[in-house]
Amino acid sequence: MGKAPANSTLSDVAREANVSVSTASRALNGLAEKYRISASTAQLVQETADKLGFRPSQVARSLRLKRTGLLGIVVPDLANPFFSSIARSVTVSAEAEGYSALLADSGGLVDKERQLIEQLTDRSVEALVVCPVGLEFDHLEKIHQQKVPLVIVDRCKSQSQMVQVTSDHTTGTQQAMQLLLDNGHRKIGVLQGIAGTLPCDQRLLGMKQALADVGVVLDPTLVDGDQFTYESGYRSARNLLTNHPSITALFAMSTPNAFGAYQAAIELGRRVPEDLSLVCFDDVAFADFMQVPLTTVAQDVPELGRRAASLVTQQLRDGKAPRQKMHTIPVTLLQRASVGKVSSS
Amino acid sequence: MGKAPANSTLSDVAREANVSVSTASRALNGLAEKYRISASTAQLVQETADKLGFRPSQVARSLRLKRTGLLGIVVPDLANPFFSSIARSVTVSAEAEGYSALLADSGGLVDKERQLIEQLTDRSVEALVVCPVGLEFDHLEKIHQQKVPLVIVDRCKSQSQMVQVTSDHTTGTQQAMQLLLDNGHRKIGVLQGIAGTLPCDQRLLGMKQALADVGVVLDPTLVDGDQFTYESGYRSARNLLTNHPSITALFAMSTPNAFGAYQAAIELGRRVPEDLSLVCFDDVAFADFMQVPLTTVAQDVPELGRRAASLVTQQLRDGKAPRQKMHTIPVTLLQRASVGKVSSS
DNA sequence: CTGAAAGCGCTAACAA
DNA sequence: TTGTTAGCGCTTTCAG
Repeated sequence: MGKAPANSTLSDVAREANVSVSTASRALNGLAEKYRISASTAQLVQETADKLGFRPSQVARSLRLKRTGLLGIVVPDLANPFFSSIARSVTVSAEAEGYSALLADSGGLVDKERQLIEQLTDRSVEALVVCPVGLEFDHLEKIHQQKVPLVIVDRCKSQSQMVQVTSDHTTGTQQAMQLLLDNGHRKIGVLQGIAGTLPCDQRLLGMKQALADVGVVLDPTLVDGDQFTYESGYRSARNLLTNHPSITALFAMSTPNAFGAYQAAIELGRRVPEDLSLVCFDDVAFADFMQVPLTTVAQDVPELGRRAASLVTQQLRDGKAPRQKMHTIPVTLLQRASVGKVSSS
Repeated sequence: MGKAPANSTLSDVAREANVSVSTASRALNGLAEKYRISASTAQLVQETADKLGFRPSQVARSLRLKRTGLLGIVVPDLANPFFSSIARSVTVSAEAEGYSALLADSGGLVDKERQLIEQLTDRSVEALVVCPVGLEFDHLEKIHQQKVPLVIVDRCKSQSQMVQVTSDHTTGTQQAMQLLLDNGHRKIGVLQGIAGTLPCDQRLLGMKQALADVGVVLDPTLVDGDQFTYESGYRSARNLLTNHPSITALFAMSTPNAFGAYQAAIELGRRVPEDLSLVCFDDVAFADFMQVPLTTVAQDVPELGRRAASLVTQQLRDGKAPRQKMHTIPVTLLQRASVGKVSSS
């Protein structure tokens, strides 16, 4: 006892057991049968390995086998529950398949994202799951062409052959709009996240369609915001409510956006839902305990993660990309208290 | 265009540039000066490397240099904002120091944790940050003795020479208790997390001390719960409130615990804070928008992460453990609306 | 049934 | 100023 067991190598084991490294390797890799190694030798090797606390170097193994057992994950913000939940799903199921997860946080910066992905591929990850910033995809298309299994989550690219999974933004938004329309709302402000990303675009699209059905065209000046953050929500809500006091409802594209909007509404003396209705895309934890429980279009975050995970592990096993490229996960309209009828006054 | 550039190796570059691999290696590693490689050769090598899209194999590099540039992180639940926030801090600053983060989720299982740590060391991580399950530390002490830089976060081990960082649970709890005592509360129930973990123990201790100061001894039957989850909070609150109806305040050890308690209180017809006060350790996001904004002992989660990150990167640079082993991060009592005076009826 | 030897891609003595 | 060579620790032909 007491000595820190200096990591012993396979050749240490071999020497100690008086066998060759090849025999040691085979015995320890369960190939005793196949190579008809005598039971006694096999056991001797095993025992000396245990005695020396031998742990094979995965680095050496990776080099030799050209298999690292590494999976790369990139998200824009690990502190955001949406992304950490996805990261978790992928990490856990990668783990279950014998892979380890290399995780990187791009901070929402495309350049950083590009750089991180490069680093990950330099480390020979066998597959990648990325929640991209969502405005540029060249680097991702490149990975895809290099035949590295890749799954894009959330901010997808339309018209691409990459494997992607995201929520059904269009339908979800249409449901939310229908609810607002049914409650008499016609002048609806939009607090958008990063314009140009697919979730943003599709939600805007869903909105336009729902509005068109009742003969309303979406006024572009009613759309504001540029981030999925609290601050962006707060700012754009203030803008909209100030410049267009007749707005009766706000559609927020993220939970933080919605909270920012709520704060702005309070400051401007608007009660929710009496004076202003509020709906938000992406559910909020413990919504029932809110002052005004938010009506939301809840994304099935666990399912997004599971799907991404299963798509990537499947590719790892099969070695080929799945038939279906775009995977759209259903969302659910959760009616709570933040939507009210438009006052007939 | 069009061809997938089959990963070229250093010897490919060397051959293409008509130099030896060593020259190529040196030129590409910025050692041209040192080895007095002619500017023309150096440039030629660089150009051919670019032309071939050469990317050095980090696996081979790791094996040769015995430096992987890998940092391991283990948390019990990445979907929990507390841990994902810490994971983020560590990941980002590891990244800034040129390291990549291998992240693993133990699911709160000690055996899994043990196994994951083994996997990570097999991959030759150069340092480890772990948020342990917190009940067993043998495997962590072993790592520590093997001189692998290791930082424990949150559920620390008392009386250990390992480098650890956690909140000031005792003082925080005392502050919370003082507030409750000042409001006339004497019969206070505790919804605890995983009993036996340092956060739990120290909070209980802080509570005992605060109570002792006013001549009250903590009734052990007023302590219930076994997880930091919503369900545990709900269950134990129901138990306590049912078996001890005269309880006037509840101290929850986590945000989910607190929400569970709140739900239980509502179901049992107790209004917060009129009929029941509620304090919780660990802050809740957007607390101001809650029905009853929770009074909390807010942990400085970003600082926990930053400290862990800086402790680990520092060890990576210095090669030796810091003088100070236990790092205690101050907490802040945030008085909101969930604590009221005990009714004199 | 077991061993010798090549080699994964890279770096760093040691030579020239 | 550049090249030759050994070797990091492992697996796997190929030879007995």
